[in-house]
Amino acid sequence: MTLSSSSRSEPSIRVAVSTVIVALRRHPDTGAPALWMPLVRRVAEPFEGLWALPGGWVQPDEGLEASAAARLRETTNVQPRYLEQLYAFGDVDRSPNRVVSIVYWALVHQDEASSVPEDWNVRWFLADEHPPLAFDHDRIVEYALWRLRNKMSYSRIAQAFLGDRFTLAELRGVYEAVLGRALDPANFRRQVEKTDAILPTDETTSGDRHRPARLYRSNPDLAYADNGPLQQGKKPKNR
Amino acid sequence: MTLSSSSRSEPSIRVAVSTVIVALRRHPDTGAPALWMPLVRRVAEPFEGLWALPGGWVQPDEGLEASAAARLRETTNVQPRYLEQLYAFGDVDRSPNRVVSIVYWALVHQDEASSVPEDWNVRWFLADEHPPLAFDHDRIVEYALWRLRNKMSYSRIAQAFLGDRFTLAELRGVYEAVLGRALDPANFRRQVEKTDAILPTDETTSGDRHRPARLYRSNPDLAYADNGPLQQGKKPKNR
DNA sequence: ACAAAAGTGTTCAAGTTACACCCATGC
DNA sequence: GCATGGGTGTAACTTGAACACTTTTGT
Repeated sequence: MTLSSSSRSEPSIRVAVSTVIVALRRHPDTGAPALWMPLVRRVAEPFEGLWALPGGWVQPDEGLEASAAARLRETTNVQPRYLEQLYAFGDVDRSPNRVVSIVYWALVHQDEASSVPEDWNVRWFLADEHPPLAFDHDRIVEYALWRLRNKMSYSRIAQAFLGDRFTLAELRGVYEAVLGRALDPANFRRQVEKTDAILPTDETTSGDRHRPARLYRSNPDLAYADNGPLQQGKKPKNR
Repeated sequence: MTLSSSSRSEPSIRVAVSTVIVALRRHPDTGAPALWMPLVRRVAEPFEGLWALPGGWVQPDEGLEASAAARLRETTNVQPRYLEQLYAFGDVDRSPNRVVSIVYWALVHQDEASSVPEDWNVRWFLADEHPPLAFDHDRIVEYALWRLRNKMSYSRIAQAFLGDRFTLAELRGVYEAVLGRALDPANFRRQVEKTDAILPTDETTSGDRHRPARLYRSNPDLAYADNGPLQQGKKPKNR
């Protein structure tokens, strides 16, 4: 079988999946929400001992996205709220032996983030302060963060960081953490309220020493974002 | 070598590249610029006789983008002005035998388009009126066109359709063909002129029976668009 | 002179930003 | 009461769409 009139041979190549996992947790110094990602330590050559993105090999009976989700569960025990293909890397010299890597990026919320078993092999790092990584993973992480920050402004993915119920201040905190700047609470409120991205509940917060805030939930009829050519069901919408 | 702590085996998979090639040519009925794409006829099972995207197998010593460019030259004899990775498709059931396809999309300009040898195996089709394609290529084409239309509004890729020198009316024609609606000439002029995306030359058109138009050229310091995590040299800019 | 496309000027509506101000709660 | 964040109102500014108008060529 050929895909075209090309007369070349049909060589096989090892195909891997890796995932840039991002979650929101408090910054150790400031206490404000910040981006974190779990990395795994390499236990074999090449780059033995260095930190790298979690991943593994694509099995013959697995689709790419299913494979990414499976390797993710096996290595870091998270089930992502949002999963999107980032890019396929396949330069000949990116590894000593030729590998094609299909890289995904995933968002998980805070509860999920704590299910990652922190041990010698897996550890969470501040996204902006991670150690030098194996292979070309530094560049991959940089690209994933660029895509995340970009997609924040025209999608609802911020909600994938949060739990079932959240206040507008919490949602705003996500935007501020990812975009790296403060947003006007008044204008932010109006912008998200005029869309149907989130729905108000009749619940409010309490216990803080100020006025209670209304709790909202994600509109279940809308996808967090357009995550590729598949999944034609839900249509994305701004914030 | 493993990319993670996964203990699975390291199976190999056949990896293909395909490319959605798009060029601008006159519509046979209206005469206005329209989107065309070359397709190749399959000469073997499966889907023998159906039209499909040009492509071929990734060789062990080829990077992915290099492979796409090479298969493109071999099958359709075009050298693209713009080449960007679209998506990696790898569902188990998208072909009778398991294949991972790295799909690219390319823009070529009109002169280049005419270098494609039109014969029984290769033919140009209007992008919106192509015949049913082999494999999942219908969906891939649809996604590529969506990405093209989307990227028109925040990048300069329209210029990749044009030659060395062009008028603002020609550039506007590209936008109108891709977006499918007329644009105000006055507002269009101001929007592109306030960026440094194009540079005026001191040449003008002549011979038409109306006022001559200034000729412009692409700013060579700017990339047409951000085409992925690689190529960090040129920075993209609006229009 | 006339037609047609190039190119300029102006107005109006919509959206964004900045910021003043009131509200509801815990202490 | 007072501090604090929740929530509302509004004026200034920016952006973009719509469209009237002038300019320059070929016939």
